[in-house]
Amino acid sequence: MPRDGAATKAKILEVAHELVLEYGFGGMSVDQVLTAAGITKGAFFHHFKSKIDLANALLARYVQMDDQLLHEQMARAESLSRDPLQQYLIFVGLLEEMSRGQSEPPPGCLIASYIYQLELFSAETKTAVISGFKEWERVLGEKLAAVFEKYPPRLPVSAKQIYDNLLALFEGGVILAKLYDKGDALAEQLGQHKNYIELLFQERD
Amino acid sequence: MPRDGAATKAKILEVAHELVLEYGFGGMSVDQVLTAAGITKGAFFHHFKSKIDLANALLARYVQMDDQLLHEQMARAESLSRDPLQQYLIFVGLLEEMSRGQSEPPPGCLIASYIYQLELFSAETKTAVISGFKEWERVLGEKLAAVFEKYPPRLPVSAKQIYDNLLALFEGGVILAKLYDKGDALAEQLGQHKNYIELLFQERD
DNA sequence: CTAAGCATACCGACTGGTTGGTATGCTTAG
DNA sequence: CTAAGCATACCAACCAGTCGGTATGCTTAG
Repeated sequence: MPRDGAATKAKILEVAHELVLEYGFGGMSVDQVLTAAGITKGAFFHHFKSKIDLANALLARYVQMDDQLLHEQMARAESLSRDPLQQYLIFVGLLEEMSRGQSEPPPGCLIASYIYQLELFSAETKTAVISGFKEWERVLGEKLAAVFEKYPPRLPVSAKQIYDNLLALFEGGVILAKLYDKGDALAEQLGQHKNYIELLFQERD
Repeated sequence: MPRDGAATKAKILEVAHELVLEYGFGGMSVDQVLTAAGITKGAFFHHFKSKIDLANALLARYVQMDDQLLHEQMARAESLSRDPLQQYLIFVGLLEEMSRGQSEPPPGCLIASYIYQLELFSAETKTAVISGFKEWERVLGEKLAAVFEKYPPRLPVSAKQIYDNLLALFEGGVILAKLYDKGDALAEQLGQHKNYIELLFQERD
């Protein structure tokens, strides 16, 4: 057994992430993490100075992976069309494609999980939760501003409302996927968002 | 001090409901409930045989209140128009009206909270969580079926997808309201759903 | 009317197990 | 040798739940 601290830490984060989505942070014990990761108390507290420290690390990891997904898929979308509206629709379509038909891993948003147990956390963690989607807001806000400049919406809506619509459908779609135990539920709602955007910016005939 | 067991039980349910939305069920201790309700262990375990029993009672209470809201507002909507599409839009509008500008009590859906800690619960509780929206699905499914019979949608969507869209926007909107600490976020997304429905069933000119 | 009998409502000390966290020392790679 | 990585043993605080007991008020027999 080689001694690779980074691998152990990664393993802890991986299993803890799943456990938080199943039991909630408050309902998950450190001992559960130890068992699932196949390690002992010593190893855990060598890598994390407290359970709260684990919570922060999990959140930071999640936000980072999430932002990476955003940038990757937006870059793909931008290379597939020159029109901002099409880029936005392709971006949402790529997210839809990714989430369709996948039941593994069981879905869940760490930020939503934390939001429903916010009082367990310290002020800094709360702040991190609240600003977890900042990058999405920035990138999609800019993209939608470009859309609005080029196309007039058929109803009076703001870019912020549309971004929030995507975000809400994402969070709600995840909950539906868990409720129905059917990964497609999220993809379906991303599809509805695409429908809405299409209808909203469709030219009148 | 009069002896009113029902009042004590109601008080426990009320404060426990709030605590669950703030700490999560697993992160909330019975002692916290005792303090918040101003009672003692004896009183609590007189009314609930276990903490899990409280979880079930909270869920049953929530679903019942939720169903009542559904029936009340749908009855209002049905008395305000004869057209199924208008009834549906009015219904959503009434929900929007109710949620706008209210920051008290802090928002939250007990079903969403439970879904994010599902493994804490027994099989029966899980079943109750999953079927928590059954009545909404039935009532809105019927209403939307009537809409589809009368109006052709401009895009190929199903009644189930539309009902899920409302549900997802509700759950997502609640999460946004918590994230932004702004009660209007939910109302705004219900407004977007109305927009979507309007555009979807609008006659071509 | 009255008092015995009893059920409901509640109190708070207590218990055994679990919690997050610590102290200490062994192992192993460099 | 050194230090990072990790295991074991342990601790105090807290957890859900129990239990013996008390207070209150309703029912009913005399």
